[in-house]
Amino acid sequence: MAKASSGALSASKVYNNYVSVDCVIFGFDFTRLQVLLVDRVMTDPESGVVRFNDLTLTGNHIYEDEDLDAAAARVLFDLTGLQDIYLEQFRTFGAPHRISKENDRAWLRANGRNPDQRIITVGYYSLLATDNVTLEWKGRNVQWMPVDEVKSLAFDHLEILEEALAALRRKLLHEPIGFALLPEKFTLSQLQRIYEVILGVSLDKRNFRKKIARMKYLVPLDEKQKGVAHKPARLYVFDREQYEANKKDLLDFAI
Amino acid sequence: MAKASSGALSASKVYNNYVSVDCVIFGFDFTRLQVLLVDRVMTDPESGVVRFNDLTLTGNHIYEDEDLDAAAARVLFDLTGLQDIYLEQFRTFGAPHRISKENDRAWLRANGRNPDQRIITVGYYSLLATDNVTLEWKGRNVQWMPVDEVKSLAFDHLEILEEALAALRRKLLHEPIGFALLPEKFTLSQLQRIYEVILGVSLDKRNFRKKIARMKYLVPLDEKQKGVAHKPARLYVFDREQYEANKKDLLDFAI
DNA sequence: GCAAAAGTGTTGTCTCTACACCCATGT
DNA sequence: ACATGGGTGTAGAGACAACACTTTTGC
Repeated sequence: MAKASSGALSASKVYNNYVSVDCVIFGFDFTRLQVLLVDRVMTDPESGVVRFNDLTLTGNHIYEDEDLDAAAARVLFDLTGLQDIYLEQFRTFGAPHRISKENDRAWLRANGRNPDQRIITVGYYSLLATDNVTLEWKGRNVQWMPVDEVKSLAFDHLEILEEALAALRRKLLHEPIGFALLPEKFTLSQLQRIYEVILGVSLDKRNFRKKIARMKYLVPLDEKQKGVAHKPARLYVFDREQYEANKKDLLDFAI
Repeated sequence: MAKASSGALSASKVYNNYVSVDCVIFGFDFTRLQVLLVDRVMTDPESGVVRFNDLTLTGNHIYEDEDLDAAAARVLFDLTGLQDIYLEQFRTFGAPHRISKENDRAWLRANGRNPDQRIITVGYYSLLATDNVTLEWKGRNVQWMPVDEVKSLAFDHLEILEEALAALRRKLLHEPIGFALLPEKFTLSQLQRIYEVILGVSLDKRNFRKKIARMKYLVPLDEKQKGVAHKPARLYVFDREQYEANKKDLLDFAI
């Protein structure tokens, strides 16, 4: 009994060496779409000279006794201390030679991993209000970077980021998920900017607001912004129950 | 050199024991949505008595030197002899105890696999014109079954089927993929039935045709059905180039 | 000639687009 | 007072929903 129990416990802390999750964490600073990246600095163990210094997504191997979604949530929790964050599995990456660049191989060796071991990684993206994050992860520095300024990343993480962004766009077109990037109470201009920035379009303010007015799950509050150097905007909340109840039999299908 | 080469060759035939792909193959008989299932019959090795007889999806482990998409395409090719089939990765399943039912464990043992080995499976769905398939796979009998008659499957394949169906519905709502279930030349009624059957709705014939008329990538031919006991319908083809060229900056987003 | 599915138009309602000015606040 | 973003209405065009009858073929 005790043995089985301790066995289970230890199994839950054994990494599965063949499968990992990677989390593309998006944030929004009311101006641009940001992604959370982690510094990867490799110093020569003898001379202490920096061999390279680049950026990665956040990710980790799964535990043997852990579900995929749970592994992604764990990575997020380690990073932010937050739970119940919006998280979406969007694609799994398993090219046989995903990891082939010499820097990546050296990094794995330095971290006690076999660079020839093939790893399949399950990609998740996550939406976060950017002010929620303490910027540290496993002793490595963490930073927000505007998505459109990311030109290269370690491993195949640039490809993963691009796929995540495509998945986010598809999702945003058809489901109300932009709220996850905003504080609980938000203004309509903030919401509009989310659509404009992520979809890369510009929208008419009046038409946007007419559309909002039709969505009963976007509830105006008797409350306004404070401390802004212009007419303060009304605040709104997203009413998930309303949404779930009234989300119509969406049949505006596009042949 | 020779050694490396032979090493690479043999690597390409070594299974990765930790990751598999499962293919949910949909077909359409002009009436209902069908899914391709494989008989799983287990007989007692000594007495020859049938211990159970149920159904699975098609799937296989990936080869060590094979991409995920390639593995799914290979499963499809083994089954149908066809290449370039519509194939879409929709989700990866990795619950720690995906495989726990005694029948499933016995089946794995009988096939030389360790039922305690955790396997992550990458789910694909595929669309096929049903008349294209020779019904045999690895010596096991293969059959089409209407999706709404599938009540149970081996392993967690029922869950995988349900997720695939949900993904197919989402996709069909927003992108023109129904054609993959039809012969190259099809009638508008056939196309309409695809939407009705998969989305579970009923559509107005006239309104549907008006919508078609707006889609320039649905090209009417000067050709009609033959051998039908009613007014023969005009045939249409899907023009992918037209579609790719004119697919508008789809901005009918739904907040 | 009959059964079976093909094919076709109109109307009212709703949604989309384009467009310009005044308002409330902080500095 | 001025700079900044908040907030509002209208009109024309296109899409959507509801609805019934005639046509062409095989048998």
